[in-house]
Amino acid sequence: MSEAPLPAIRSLPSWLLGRAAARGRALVAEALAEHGMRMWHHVVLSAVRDLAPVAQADLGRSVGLDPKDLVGVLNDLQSAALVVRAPDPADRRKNAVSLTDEGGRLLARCEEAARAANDTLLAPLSAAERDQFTGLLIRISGTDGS
Amino acid sequence: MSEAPLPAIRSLPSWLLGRAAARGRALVAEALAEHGMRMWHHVVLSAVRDLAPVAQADLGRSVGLDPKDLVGVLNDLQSAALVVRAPDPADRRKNAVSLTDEGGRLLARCEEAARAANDTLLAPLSAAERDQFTGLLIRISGTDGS
DNA sequence: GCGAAGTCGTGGGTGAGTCCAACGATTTTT
DNA sequence: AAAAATCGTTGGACTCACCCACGACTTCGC
Repeated sequence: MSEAPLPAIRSLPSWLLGRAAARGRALVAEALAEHGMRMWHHVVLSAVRDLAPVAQADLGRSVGLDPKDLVGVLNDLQSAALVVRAPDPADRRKNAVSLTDEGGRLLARCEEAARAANDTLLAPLSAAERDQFTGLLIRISGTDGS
Repeated sequence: MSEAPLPAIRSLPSWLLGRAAARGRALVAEALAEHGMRMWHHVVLSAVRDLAPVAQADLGRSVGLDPKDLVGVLNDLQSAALVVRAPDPADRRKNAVSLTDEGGRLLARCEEAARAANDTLLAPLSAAERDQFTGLLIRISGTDGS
């Protein structure tokens, strides 16, 4: 009693991509939830570490997040003492966002959790296939560094 | 003038998958919009063709769509004279959904549009790489035809 | 026959996620 | 000094997916 005879739409890369992305998102979200974090919290926290003291606007642009939503994420992160917002003395419009020690430690745990989730996601593939797949994915996602 | 040196998160398959899926979804949605269709409309229309006269509940289960949302989609499709809902004589609880000639013609055009959008999505890849990528994707998405 | 239980189609409502418009405060430009 | 631009923030609109409840109908048990 197999399912429907594989409708045409489900073999389209766009459909498969959606399914695989949903699976990956669910796995990562679940892994991060164990540390009380959500997707954007992790992304923003990671970007804060990489970009040192950074203004919110630059932060939002670099991760592709709406400034509106960034406010909420930073409020949560600051409430948890993971980041600090200090007024920039050079430009008092800006809020210089920095990472706290606690934020760095939690970020490390989250990165490990995200890495494990990705391993689960790619479990059906061999090591060589994973590299291959990631390479193809980079070219398709439009996230090349050019 | 490249971006930041590729923060760690953006090289994770889950992130790339999300980006690629978003790109694919946008391309397909744009292609379908030119025919006045949206994602689920296309999916449902295709499923109706494959499953012949089918009850709405079965239809919803086979495409993984909430019955509630299916009502709206079918209303739109019926308003456009693409499908017809006829009461099933054998079980008058059911609405036997069937495809009209007009629905079949539009579906063909939508499938062509979706195929073209997928070609655009996979444009950076060679033909061999596309097959390879699709194969890997099937194993990851968990949508194997078993 | 006749009522209880289950299914089908439909409506309403909730919650998360994304995006756009606008405002006060502050800086830069003219 | 006046005008334009930028920053952080707030509000609201919109989509999408999920769950609950109701009437209509069929099937099962008496």
